Amino acid sequence: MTVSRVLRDDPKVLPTTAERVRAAAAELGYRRNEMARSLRLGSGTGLVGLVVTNLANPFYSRLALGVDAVVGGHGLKTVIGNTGHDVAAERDLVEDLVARRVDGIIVVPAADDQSHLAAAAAGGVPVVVASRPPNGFDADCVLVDDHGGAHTVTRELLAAGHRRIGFLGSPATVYTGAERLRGFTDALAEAGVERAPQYVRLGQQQTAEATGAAADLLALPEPPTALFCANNRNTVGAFRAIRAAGSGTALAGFDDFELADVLGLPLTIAAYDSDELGKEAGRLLVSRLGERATSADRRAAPRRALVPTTLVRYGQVSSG
Amino acid sequence: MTVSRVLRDDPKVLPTTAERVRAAAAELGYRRNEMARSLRLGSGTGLVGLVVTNLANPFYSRLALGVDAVVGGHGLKTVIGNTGHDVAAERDLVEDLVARRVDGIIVVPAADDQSHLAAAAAGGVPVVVASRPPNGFDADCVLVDDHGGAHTVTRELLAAGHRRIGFLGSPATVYTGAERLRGFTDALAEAGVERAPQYVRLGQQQTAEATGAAADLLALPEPPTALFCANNRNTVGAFRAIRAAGSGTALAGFDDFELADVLGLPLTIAAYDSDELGKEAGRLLVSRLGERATSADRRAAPRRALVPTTLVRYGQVSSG
DNA sequence: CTGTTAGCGCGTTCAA
DNA sequence: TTGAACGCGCTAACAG
Repeated sequence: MTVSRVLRDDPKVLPTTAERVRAAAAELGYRRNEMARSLRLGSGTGLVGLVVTNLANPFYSRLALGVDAVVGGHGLKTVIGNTGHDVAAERDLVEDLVARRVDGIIVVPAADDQSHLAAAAAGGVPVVVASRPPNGFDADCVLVDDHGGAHTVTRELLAAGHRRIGFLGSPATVYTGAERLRGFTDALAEAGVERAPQYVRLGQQQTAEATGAAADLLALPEPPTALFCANNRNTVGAFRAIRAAGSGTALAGFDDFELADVLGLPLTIAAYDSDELGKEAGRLLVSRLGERATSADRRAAPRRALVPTTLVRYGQVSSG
Repeated sequence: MTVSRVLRDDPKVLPTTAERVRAAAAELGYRRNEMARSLRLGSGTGLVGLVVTNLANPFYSRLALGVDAVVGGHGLKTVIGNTGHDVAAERDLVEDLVARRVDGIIVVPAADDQSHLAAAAAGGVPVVVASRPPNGFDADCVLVDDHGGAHTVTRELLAAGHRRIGFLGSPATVYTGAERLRGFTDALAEAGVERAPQYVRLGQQQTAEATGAAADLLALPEPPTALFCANNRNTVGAFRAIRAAGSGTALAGFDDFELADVLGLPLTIAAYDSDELGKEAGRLLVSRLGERATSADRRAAPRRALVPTTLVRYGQVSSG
């Protein structure tokens, strides 16, 4: 039909006819089927898949906004999937996105098993891994400076005189958690301080669990004079424990959060911009899509981006 | 081809052949194209569009999870779009979703102009409006008990003896803001208290602006002894102002938020579950899709769901 | 049980 | 400038 030309702004059509078509389309509420269009064109669907573990966490929703802002600027739309930390859900989600012929996928893997991502990447779908490195296959990825941030914050505590420092973090199997623990440990080692195993608690994911773990540390015969929390769930939980104990324990953490400044406690935070993390992931993906469009030669080497952390001080670190 | 039957689990195929097909598919990483499939079948795309104003707000991300949980249980996937309170963006987003042939749309309108929603609904796409009522057309919708929640909280303040109560809220053009102001005003009227115009500040959307507005009220010759904030942005902002002024002003608000319990201030909140709001919206949409599938007779009357609020007390309301 | 025909809505190519 | 034919990947209906 001629309508196809009109809706595609093909100049080879009489203005008179074009106007008549537009009028009729408006009258009937006609819209061309973008799905059929992409099918015929062989071009992508204009869809980008984004898979995260927990959208309710502002960290991930801001990441999603960052992704959407960048890919949206390139005429792409974002399909968000939530896994709830469930690997099986993540696998289904990724396979479904591939079956829907998304142009690319950005994913924050829920666990070490990334075989479905490897399969998708092998199938020719551009994959960008965010917040953790790809495991078992090559892909672009964007990471936070987990080690550096934890290292800097820990040095801050050491400089304030603390020697007995507790650590609350994610399970060791989570990349970010492991890296932050490594940064913490390295800083201690550089200061000649030994890491005491009884001061390290890993695995608590919710604030309630974190409160319990922190309370345990504070109840030790020789309690830590400061706590370093590897994520904001633990920081909030530890805050409650310190407050309940009425102790003067100093607090430091990873990930900023609202109202951190009014807790009435010395608090040092390694903050970073999750929006920027998403934007960078989007940029990597868009760039990859671009090179795919131009030349079909062997793909460039995987790129790796690093999002820096900033040191934020609320109150002052009391000396221990 | 026979592969079509195999991948669709059509029993009319030899197990031998089926297995051979599956093996080849696995080898080649073949996946059937779901887009082409839905095109041929004429059935929907299995996609649900969700349009919100600000995904970075945990309120909306939880709403999104609620929607996804419900529609996901029915084999549907959620495409999330963010408008940033921009009506033009909302219009583009909705039109694009319609062009992509989503099976239905759930939207939190950014403003009163919902003509694009009316167009979509008229075009036969099921629309569910969340958090605000539809304007200018008929559609299912799910609302929060804005009036009731504000009314209850205000009565709480009145019962504690407060008579000079300030109000910080959204612009009057936002439905939720208007309803909450109405609940506030009605409660005052029932107690025989006159609403003082100088105690009402509308329009501040960010915490910083809210802090300024609250500071203004506290600086009045006869300052309010309590503040009612119609959303959590204003509550957080007002908290900072009260804290800075060192006044004993009581605080009450709409929307719960993390750390509300540790602010060291009497705080009463009308809380509600935005996850449930999303779930209910999802249920309305799924139900609408179901009836569309069964009979094509004239559509049922628009349904309207109401999500209740719960009163939460942090600390105690000091008497004024 | 398997292959063939036809067509979902669109765009490209080639004639008219 | 417009229309007819063909095919994108898939499947319902009918052969074989």
